[in-house]
Amino acid sequence: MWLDHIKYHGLMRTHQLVLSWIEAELSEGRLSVGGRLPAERTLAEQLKVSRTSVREAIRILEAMGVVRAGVGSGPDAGTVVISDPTAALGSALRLHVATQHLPVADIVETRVLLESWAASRASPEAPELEAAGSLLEEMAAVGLDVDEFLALDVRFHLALADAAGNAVVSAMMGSLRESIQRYAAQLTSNLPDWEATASRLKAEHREILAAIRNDDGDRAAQLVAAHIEGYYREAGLASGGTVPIRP
Amino acid sequence: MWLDHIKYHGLMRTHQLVLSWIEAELSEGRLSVGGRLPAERTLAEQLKVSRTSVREAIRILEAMGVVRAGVGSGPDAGTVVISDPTAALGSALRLHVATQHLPVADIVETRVLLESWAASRASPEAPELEAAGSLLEEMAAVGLDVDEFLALDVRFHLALADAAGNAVVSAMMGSLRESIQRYAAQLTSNLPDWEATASRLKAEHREILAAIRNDDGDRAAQLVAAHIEGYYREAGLASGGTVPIRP
DNA sequence: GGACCTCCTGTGGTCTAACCACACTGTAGG
DNA sequence: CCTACAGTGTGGTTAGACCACAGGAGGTCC
Repeated sequence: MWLDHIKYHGLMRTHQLVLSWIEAELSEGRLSVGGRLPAERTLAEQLKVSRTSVREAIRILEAMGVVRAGVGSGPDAGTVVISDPTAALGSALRLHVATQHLPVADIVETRVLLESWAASRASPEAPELEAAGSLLEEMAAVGLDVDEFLALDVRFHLALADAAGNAVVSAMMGSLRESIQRYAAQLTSNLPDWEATASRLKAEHREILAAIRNDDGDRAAQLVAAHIEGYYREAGLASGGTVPIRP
Repeated sequence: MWLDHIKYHGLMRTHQLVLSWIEAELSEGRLSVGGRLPAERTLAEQLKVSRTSVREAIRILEAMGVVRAGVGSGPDAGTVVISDPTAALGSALRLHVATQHLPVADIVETRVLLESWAASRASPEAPELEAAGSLLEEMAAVGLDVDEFLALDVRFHLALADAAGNAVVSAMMGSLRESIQRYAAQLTSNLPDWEATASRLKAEHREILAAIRNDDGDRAAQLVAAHIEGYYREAGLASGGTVPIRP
């Protein structure tokens, strides 16, 4: 049946054969989100490979955010297909940042690009804006520490990105944010006056949201770009870039 | 030493411990691109884990484009650190497209966004433009079949993306392109007259390159967007989107 | 009858130990 | 001097065993 023509896999390592099989099952629709892979031992027997190779393939899929493995029995057990592109892109970017082959400045620049676009494309009626508004109210509370504030900030920006309705852009935004999260947290220690910065950020957030709700995408994009670049500039990241859209 | 505080890894699977160790080595600069990981057996002994777990971690890093494993001995043997973000992002996106949770239309839209930006940001003096020019000459040759043409087309667009000098955007562009490559090839069969389309594409390529060389980023961005969207529209992909930059 | 407890089953997680194919390295032989 | 070949270290693969976990099917006790 399925993959006899790859049986002579002189060029293919065994776990890649398993990956091909699973990817084919996904493409053909025999497996879809929410579905379960056969048990590791079963799959190994079916594909005539060792359980080790099956496990290596599953590890990769797990790292890619395509499956989730759970022990025990019941609904959360077994290897079930999910879809979390952000996880995959995020850890990949984070690792490559660690190798220092992806400059943080490039990531920030890309973030500005994606977020500006999302802001200009977001529909004023997008339901995600409700969530964004609630987040702003939470951020207005007094007594938030830096980490709590930043966590809400991340969710606010992701909500705006989601409002544009492009799954790829949303996933990339999330992954960019994840990959530099640790970095961004460190930057706050460079700020001369956190309270002042936080107030300014909150005001800018409100302006951005208002612009989107007012269907003024161009202004929203400008505000977002200035918002992000201003923050990194204040925190001391030498931003080589300029405003990406409508300079 | 390195990670004794994670020794009680009740929450952490063994291969993740190995991943953490390697990521830390990368972050601290003790490992960098071109360097080699300890041999699998050695690493297993050092970290007090089984070789199986070490191998699972290495499989993940390999899938992420962070290392390359080679058998035998000599310069190409062993597990050596590389940096190929495109591979990781590409296979991740491809898999998620297979799960049908990433609409192809969103990928195309994102591609337009990234490429337009790259075209508007590309420096007229960028050395990548030389390569792009050479590719155009190759594409002008007669007797190219569809696949050869598309392969050159991919390289041309990637060269333009590289000319913007943002590693993250370049990697994302490459991965987007890879994830829908099969799809794009299928689309050509929808075209009423391939020769006519190819001629038009070549002419548009020349216009784009000329605009960049003439330091007219805005025009280059417009041309790129029209170029890509025109192709997919002609090939029958319902593009829900409009021009992203300067509509 | 109902609540509880125990064993059973199937899942992924980990480990050990062995073998293979490969590519270079050094040496012995021509 | 060159060739042929055994040696060595690498990742690739496999088999088999054991563990922890979580639910389900029974039983047992009140």
